[in-house]
Amino acid sequence: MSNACATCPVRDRAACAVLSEAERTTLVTAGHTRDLKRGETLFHAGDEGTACATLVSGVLKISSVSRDGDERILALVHPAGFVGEMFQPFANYDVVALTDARLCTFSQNDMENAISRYPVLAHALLRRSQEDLHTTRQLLELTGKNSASEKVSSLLLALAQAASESPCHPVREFELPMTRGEMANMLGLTIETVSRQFSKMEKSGAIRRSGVRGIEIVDPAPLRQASESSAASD
Amino acid sequence: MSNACATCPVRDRAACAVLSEAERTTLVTAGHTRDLKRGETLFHAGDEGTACATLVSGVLKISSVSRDGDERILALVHPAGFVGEMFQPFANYDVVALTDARLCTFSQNDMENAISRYPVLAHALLRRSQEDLHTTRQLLELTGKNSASEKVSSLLLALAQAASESPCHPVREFELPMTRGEMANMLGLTIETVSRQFSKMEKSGAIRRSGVRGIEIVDPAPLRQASESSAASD
DNA sequence: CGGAGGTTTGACCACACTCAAGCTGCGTGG
DNA sequence: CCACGCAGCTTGAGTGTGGTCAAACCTCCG
Repeated sequence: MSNACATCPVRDRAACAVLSEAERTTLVTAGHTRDLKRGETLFHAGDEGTACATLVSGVLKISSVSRDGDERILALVHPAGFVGEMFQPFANYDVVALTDARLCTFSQNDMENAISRYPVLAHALLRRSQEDLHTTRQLLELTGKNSASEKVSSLLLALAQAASESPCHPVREFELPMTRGEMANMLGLTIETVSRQFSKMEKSGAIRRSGVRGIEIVDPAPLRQASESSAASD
Repeated sequence: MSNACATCPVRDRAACAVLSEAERTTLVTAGHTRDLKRGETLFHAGDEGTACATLVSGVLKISSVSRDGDERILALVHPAGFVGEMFQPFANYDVVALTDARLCTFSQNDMENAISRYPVLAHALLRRSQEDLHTTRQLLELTGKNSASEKVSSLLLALAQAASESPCHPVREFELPMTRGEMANMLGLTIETVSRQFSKMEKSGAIRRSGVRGIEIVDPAPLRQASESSAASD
């Protein structure tokens, strides 16, 4: 609530970066900072008048559950990402923290007002929405017609990329933000298949595992090759 | 170029519907009406500075081709829909007419200008973009973890819906706008599997086929049931 | 009438799913 | 501090759905 913008790690990349200092301050007085622990839910599918938010740190998942109870992960959200269905009266999806996370939240109303007041903000959100659409399409492409090893390789590279601060090069060693089951749900596979792929990749020397979530990418080449054609989502 | 808006069949549903009569006329002088024959390409992946367009009539597909040459259909576009990656210097996807189609096209520049001049237009496009994101996610959900019969049933119902003018009830009898191969590419199946599903559905009495693209939905119940949980794209 | 693109159908096969058992790592409580 | 328990992970064996390959059939058009 106090002006956290000054030290905000995503101040240059988030949607609000297009606003002037004064405008941003005005906007922030309408919003709240919120902290989530791993596993905590931000929005629940079916909720009425959900808010929206910019992710400051951590990783979120956007998912839906079919009536037979299994979850489908539709997207990941990384810092500077924006979540919230601003024009929907009811939320369509669950949004849950995969890691401890911090966000900057706004009510639908406040956001609508801000959009009307600052056209440049609408512009920025439009741009971001198109990017989200693009990454969703990439995931659609990936899950459509590829083998299990292609899917897992792509996801692994995408996660390595996301774990890195620099936008270009993936980090060599990192912690997976998700369980095997979540990776499976995201890729349209089963837990067992994902697990087997990891074992295979370790046996072939492409990766090394430390603990169950620690990953070191020893040789990216076979992964890149396996992921041919398209990298996984954001 | 002359004011076609007066008789435009999507004048109330397209993005430009939020503009005043005068504003709309101004915008249209920047744009061009364009007619496409079935199979004709609007944008080609990799093209520089592609335009964008509102679809007036017909059906388009948005797709990408992996380097091994097979196409993946990522979305369908129906009348009043908007296509074009306004912020991308190069097009990411192919956009091709599935049926004869008519569009209202604008250059990236003209569109950028219009967005700046008419904030309400940016707002409308943002809304539409979020809807596109939603339908893409529905398709992602569908193709993720469902059986072939669920996929084909869902697509069939979605196409019946789209073929109808009324937003609520699907039409009983219609022409498929796409080939078996295109349906397969969209659902992540093969031509043969799609074909087998159609045969099965006809044998069970749920549908009747006339010619190869004519479909009559005799009994929607088993289709709805098979499509459990989520309907296919737009 | 002939050809081509698209569709249907069949036989076979493989990849990923299912079911089942055992293991690892971690947190809790005695 | 160790024992226990539980959630998540790994590994194996067997099965089934949808893919592959191949041939025949429509149907539309020149």
